[in-house]
Amino acid sequence: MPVQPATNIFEKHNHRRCLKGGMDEARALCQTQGLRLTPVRARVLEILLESHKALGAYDILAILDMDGMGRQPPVVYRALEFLVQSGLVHRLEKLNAFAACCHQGSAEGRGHEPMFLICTQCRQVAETSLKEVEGSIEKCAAALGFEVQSRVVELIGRCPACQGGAGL
Amino acid sequence: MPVQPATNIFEKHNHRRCLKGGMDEARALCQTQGLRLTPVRARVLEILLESHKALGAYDILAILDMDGMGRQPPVVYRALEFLVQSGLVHRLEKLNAFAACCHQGSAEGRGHEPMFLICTQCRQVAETSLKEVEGSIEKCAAALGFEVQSRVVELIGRCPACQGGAGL
DNA sequence: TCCATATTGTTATCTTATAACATATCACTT
DNA sequence: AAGTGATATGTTATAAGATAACAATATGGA
Repeated sequence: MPVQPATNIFEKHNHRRCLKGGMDEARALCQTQGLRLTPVRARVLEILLESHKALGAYDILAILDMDGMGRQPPVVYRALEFLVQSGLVHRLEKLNAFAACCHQGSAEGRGHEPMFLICTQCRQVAETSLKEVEGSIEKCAAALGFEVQSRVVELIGRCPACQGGAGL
Repeated sequence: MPVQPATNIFEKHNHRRCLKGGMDEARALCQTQGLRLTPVRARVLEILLESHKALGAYDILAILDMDGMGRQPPVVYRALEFLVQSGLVHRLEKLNAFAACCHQGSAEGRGHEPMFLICTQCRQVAETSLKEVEGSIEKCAAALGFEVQSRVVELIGRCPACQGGAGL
């Protein structure tokens, strides 16, 4: 699997590669980890990969319903739980929403804990490494004797494309 | 108003001072800003100041109800909105819950954007400055051309007191 | 084929949050 | 003191997000 630099999704990019690459990666991951990428799970991932936007569980469910793949909340929540646990999808706490992981094949692969940059206007979500921030975070935590298990870092603002127009 | 160092709430401390100091500060703030600390607002703040724990809106509402101060969700949500906007209370995105700001009189006063340390076991929430982390955060954002409007930084883990016992 | 396990279908319910509108209170002017 | 506009509260209803529980089915290995 070729290792490529992380895509800056705010720049013009070959989005087909995000979609295809994401699906290929998911299949490969499930293969090696003995996980099952069932039709519903694959479709949910695909829906999320189709844009870099954060989607709510019920938005996804509506699409599944149109596809005839289920209309009850547990259908989508179970698929999302699987995808989040495998690192293929991330949960955005600030939005109560989900976005596909777009770091396939990059140096910061799955299992990483990213920082998110969330555009309030277009809802696009970029993902970047927490590595550079992590040191100072751990230092603060250590100073208080706190044992860090996981981190939520989400920046709310405007992406380059949305900065021109009217403010939100 | 005396400026005192920020309290480490994970250490033994004079909690009465947190409560009294918090209320005094709130009254002073509202005085100078022309805001109204009405009975419901004051009571919600007091409920949150009584511990350093994160409480859900409906937890708070149940207490208000026992006090005979209202039983409908908008009562508590409106009070919380006011308190969050004035910087007296913070919202914890990861928990969909709220905690009183405990930086009264400290150098990093109100209006700051803190980092939160949330204990999964006892639900206590400590607050510390984002100052030291902010630089590296802004750098990442700038590299992507992203305009940051606000930040969510929440560390999930175990506070010193909860580290001894069984893991969660 | 049979079994244990993992997955999906379905119903019901729970938690969190807000819209909308009526009523009351406050703070200021006359 | 009465009027007035803005702010705050009371109340009903409902939206939005999430999960518990159990029945039915599919899957992969013995």
